[in-house]
Amino acid sequence: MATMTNPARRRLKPDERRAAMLDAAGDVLLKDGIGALTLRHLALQLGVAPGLVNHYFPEIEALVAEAFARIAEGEVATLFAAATGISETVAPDPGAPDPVAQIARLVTDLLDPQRRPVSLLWLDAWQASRNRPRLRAAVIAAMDLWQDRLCALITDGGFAAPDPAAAATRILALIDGLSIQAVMDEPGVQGPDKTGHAILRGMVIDGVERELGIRLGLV
Amino acid sequence: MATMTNPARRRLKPDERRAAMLDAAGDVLLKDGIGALTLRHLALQLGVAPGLVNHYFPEIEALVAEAFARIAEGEVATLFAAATGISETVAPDPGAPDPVAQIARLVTDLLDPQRRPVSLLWLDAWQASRNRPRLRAAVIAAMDLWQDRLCALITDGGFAAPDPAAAATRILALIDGLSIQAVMDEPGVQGPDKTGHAILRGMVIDGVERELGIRLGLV
DNA sequence: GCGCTTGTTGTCCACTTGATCAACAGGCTT
DNA sequence: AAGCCTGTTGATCAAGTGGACAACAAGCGC
Repeated sequence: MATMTNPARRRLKPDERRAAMLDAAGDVLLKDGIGALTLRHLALQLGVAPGLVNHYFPEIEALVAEAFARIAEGEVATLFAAATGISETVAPDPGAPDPVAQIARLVTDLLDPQRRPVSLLWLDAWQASRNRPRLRAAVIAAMDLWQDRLCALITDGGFAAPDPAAAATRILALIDGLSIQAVMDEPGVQGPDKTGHAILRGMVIDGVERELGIRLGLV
Repeated sequence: MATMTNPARRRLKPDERRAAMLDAAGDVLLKDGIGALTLRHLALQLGVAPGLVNHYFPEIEALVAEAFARIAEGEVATLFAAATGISETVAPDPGAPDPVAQIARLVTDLLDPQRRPVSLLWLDAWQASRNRPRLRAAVIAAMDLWQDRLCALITDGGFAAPDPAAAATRILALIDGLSIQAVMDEPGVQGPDKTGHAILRGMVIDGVERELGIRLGLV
């Protein structure tokens, strides 16, 4: 529904069209992966001629990189906003949950099964960025963003982590690694689903608690 | 040139040719990734007509899956043999290195920068297996193999891990996640190389020690 | 209202992929 | 040494890719 074939092929302003393309590209990325983000596929989704995509994005790679960056940065913003409380107020009032609750919320949201498409996209991006410099730059930037934000959360929280940056890196690595296992285990309905959601969740929680020297109040 | 008639274009027996193809396919996988394992590329490497590859592997996917399985299983066998085999350290009893040394050796080998191509292949395989059932099966089997072997090592070692299986999963996830960061950070010469080999190594060691309640004698 | 800028179209190109197949020839059997 | 089984060839197919292009037309300024 984000991109229904436009029966009335309007003539949009450049930035409108460009934005529409980025939106559609994001949908394609999350739904079908980087490999499916082709000129014709995107044009079809937009109800538009293939050449038009090329007109706005002379190089497909730029489109991929930009669409990925959009999704990744949006995710970071959303998740950290939810964890730290929507208000950006500097005052430590009711608006600011206690540090442990912030971490707990962040971990909970990160492990939400609905985030699965994003995990798949990350996996896709890591691999595809091998041969695509612009995408690689976007991926590295997004990873650094995650690292910085989480590190700040840990530092500000005053946890008993000797090296907040290293703790953040390890936590993210743990989540990434376990997400891969979850991704691999899921769609194949064969097997006992060894790394089901609950177990995966428990593992991340254990790791985080061990890393930060706290007890998250999570089940 | 393209098919410079192999000076020695011998006529091999079916199983010889098949084995040669799997070997060459493995080389391609480690050197250029799954995406480079095409009929023509492989045929060129072998000095053989493209159709011949298709003759032995009617579906390319089967070739990919089999070549990957070969590499992955070979790696597991090699690394665990080195870890549990005749001790190269100062362990007094030749036949059985002490458990901590086994883990230390395994971790050391796993973090060897020379293993980088294998990390890239794994990353590639995780992503590519999304649309390739046979490769997916091989990947899952290899992951299970890693899990089982490491879990056995932990269990037999009698470490203070409440849940050996979970500990193994978390350790592998940590290594995978950190390997991804290493892979992403390396080739781009920009930046201060935040997750350089030494730092990465330290993080894995810390994580393993925390997971198993031991001190590896590693620097 | 007309005219022109420019968003948009649809087709075309060169290239790569996996796969097929008749024809060729290597080398073991007789 | 002859003959045949079969490993091997190389041309060819259809599909799909990113990219380039002249021509069309929508909508704004005059």
